[in-house]
Amino acid sequence: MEAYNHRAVEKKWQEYWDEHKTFHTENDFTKPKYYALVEFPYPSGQGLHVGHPRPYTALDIVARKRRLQGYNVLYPMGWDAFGLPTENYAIANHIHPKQVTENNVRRFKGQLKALGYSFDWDREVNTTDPNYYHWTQWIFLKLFNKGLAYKAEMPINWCTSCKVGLANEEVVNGVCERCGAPVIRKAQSQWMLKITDYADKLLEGLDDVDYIERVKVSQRNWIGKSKGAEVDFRLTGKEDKLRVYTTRPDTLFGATYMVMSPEHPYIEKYKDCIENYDELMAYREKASQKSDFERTELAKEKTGVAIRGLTATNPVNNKEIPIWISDYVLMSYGTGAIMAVPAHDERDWEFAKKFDLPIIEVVAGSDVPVTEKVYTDVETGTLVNSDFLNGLSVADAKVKITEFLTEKGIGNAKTNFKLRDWVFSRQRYWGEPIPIIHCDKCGFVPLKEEDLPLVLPEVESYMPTDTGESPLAAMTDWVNVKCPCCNGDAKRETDTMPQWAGSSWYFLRYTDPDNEKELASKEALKYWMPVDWYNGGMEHTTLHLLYSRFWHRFLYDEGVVPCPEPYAKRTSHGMILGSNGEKMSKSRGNVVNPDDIVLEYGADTLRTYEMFIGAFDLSASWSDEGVRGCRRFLERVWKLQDILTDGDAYSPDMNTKMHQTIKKVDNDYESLKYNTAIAALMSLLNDFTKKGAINHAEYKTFLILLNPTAPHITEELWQLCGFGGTITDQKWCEYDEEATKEDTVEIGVQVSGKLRGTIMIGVNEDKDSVIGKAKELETVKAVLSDKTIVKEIYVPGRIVNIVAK
RNA sequence: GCGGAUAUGGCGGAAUUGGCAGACGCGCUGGAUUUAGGUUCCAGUGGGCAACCGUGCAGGUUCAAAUCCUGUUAUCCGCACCA
Repeated sequence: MEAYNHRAVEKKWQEYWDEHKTFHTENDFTKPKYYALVEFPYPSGQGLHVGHPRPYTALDIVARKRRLQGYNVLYPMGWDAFGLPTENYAIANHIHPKQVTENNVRRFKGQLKALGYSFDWDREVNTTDPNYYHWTQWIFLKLFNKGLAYKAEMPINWCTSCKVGLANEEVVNGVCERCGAPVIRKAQSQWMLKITDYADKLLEGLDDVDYIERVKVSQRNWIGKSKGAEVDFRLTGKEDKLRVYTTRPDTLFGATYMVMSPEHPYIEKYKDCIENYDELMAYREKASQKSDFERTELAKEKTGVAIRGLTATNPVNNKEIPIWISDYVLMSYGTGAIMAVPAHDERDWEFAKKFDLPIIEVVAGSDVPVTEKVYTDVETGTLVNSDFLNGLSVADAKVKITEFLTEKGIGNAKTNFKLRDWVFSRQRYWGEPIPIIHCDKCGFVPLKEEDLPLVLPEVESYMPTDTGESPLAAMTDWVNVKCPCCNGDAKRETDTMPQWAGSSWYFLRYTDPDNEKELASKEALKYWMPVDWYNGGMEHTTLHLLYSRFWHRFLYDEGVVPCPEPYAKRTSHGMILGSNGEKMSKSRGNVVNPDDIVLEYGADTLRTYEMFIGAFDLSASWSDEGVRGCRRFLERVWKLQDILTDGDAYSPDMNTKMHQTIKKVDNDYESLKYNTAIAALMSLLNDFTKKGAINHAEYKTFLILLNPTAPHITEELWQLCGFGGTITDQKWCEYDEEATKEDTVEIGVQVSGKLRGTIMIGVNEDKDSVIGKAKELETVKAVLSDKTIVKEIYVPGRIVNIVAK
């Protein structure tokens, strides 16, 4: 027997699979389909990270298993290649981003091939390919034509270092997610997508999909649906009403003041009657200059200014109350103004305490006076000081007051969402051009479908500008065009789309990647969609995952795709940390390069190790010793050849264990428990080694079970042993439920809950016989000698417990 | 502050969901092979001399708890003035 040479074996089979197109997926719509998907990577300059193989291997296992089970499997890969790092690298090294992308993709692809993934490389997609972003632009036009894409002048998160507007999701603790520089607010005209129109649909859609619970919870929280009411307060002596949103309309009688956001338009409108207008302006100025970070920092200490000369009247009791401004009220949520009920809202209470405003109890139930401690409980309280609501529970009061408001025309029930519209433009070069033309006469004019794709022009300088304009703006030849409507002078939109655009629909393109007439054919979409299993990072839960659900749901409403939800099942993997338990980074010096591991130990070892490292959804620390352990396992699998004997059926002494292992591995591969699947195979291997023999039938089964995890070595062994054909042509192993059951089992014997020994019993042995055996144990006799038996418990096949006093 | 998760030997982690805690791997100890180191193979390995004690900590339910309940601590990850 030759030694296990992973380099030769892996090279041989990778070439074989390539040549024979083993994993090519046909659009054969007669077979049952399975669509397994992993998030396509951003091809960064650093190359593949050891974190990448974890999810890729997990779903490669699923894909390979499904093929053995007879499914037509789609397991594709591509490149999410637009984005800032590439552009920055291009600027720094004077190479065109397109070239940078090509280089990086080549490297990534080589690395992925070296890991032996069963991707169908004929379906590779690249978001920067005009044939691809043709359809990204096409979807944008659809959104635009439905009024879901609009341009708005609004304060955006502006990264002072990247010089680019960021989505809320890209701002982390007030600094840029990418570069860590402070983020300030800056007014800029931006393309926005109305994801808020889909808030309810995105929320409801979660009920029908199989996502891991924490993903659902995060998305629900992010969408942030809340139910309440809008109420109009009269501005004393004015025509206008000041409208507020509240989730506690039941506490309306307890409103003792109001607070408007510093940006509220009424401040301008009633400038003339406001006595301290300058003071308000000064406060607003100060608030707007705060970065998000400072705003968060200072969150604990409430600030604000009372408006002099403008008051409001509570519509239910006609009490006149003051109006304040404070930055704890956000213009972007609700109506930009609130009624403050300090007795029953924590923030209002704090504010009232600080500025010495009255606190009136309207919900009784606290054992401490509301002037001492805020009372926010909604379960047990009873309404007081509230006229016709007195005596009601909070829930009943909410209903009654809402009816009252509606009847009197001073308010209505209202649902709000935390979800904000999606800032969709970037002042950058390396992104999809937005296919819109600005015409002074006609406004925003969309390109015609037949003029797509709008190709990103070659540009000399892609340096970002301080003015906030895209580098494309300097390309006058490209920018100046004739209006498609009136043929007058017009200009192209020079902002580009964010990186999230291309990844919001890429899974559709895989079903029909070369289609030039549609984003994918109806037939292909109908057959392949939805994705059966999608695995990706938790960090994308409120970004990519939500955005792509939004686009998909929109395309469903437009009749483009056949199902409302794109992903039937979503799982998430944990991070791979450095051996010191910290996140891998150059500065920490704990980075492991997958190329080195593949070279030294082989792809099969790396794959096996990453699956064995621990629970799939938890983060795990790298361990070189652990890698060696997995390599040893594969070496021992290799050596089983030495003890191979004839035999087309499992040998009697191994039969039960074989069926048990098939069942275990089968179930574990399905439920993200790759670590215990491998442990089961290791345990089986130990049995064969101990026994000193494995027959053909047993080895075949062993190799098929291991194949999805370690595809190269199992192919090679299959061939070396002359089992016929290749292992990828075989059928997945079946197990017989009956055969997994033991005839005799060893069970524990407890006396009063303490383990005293074990006995061998037949699975069908009756209670008396089992208890009898248990009592014969010397250790049991010894403990029972001076006690009387109170109770005898036998759980069939599990345990005996003799309770004695 | 709110939400979510996690806590088990020297280490990574198992435990059929209430039924012999520590599967499997790493590491370690001893032995065999080897000129030696490495590799490989065999045996052992939660703590304690023992009775016993052991799943972050304190209670509780149960014949029986890592698992269920109550309280509590620590760590990690989201979100963060959303009215």
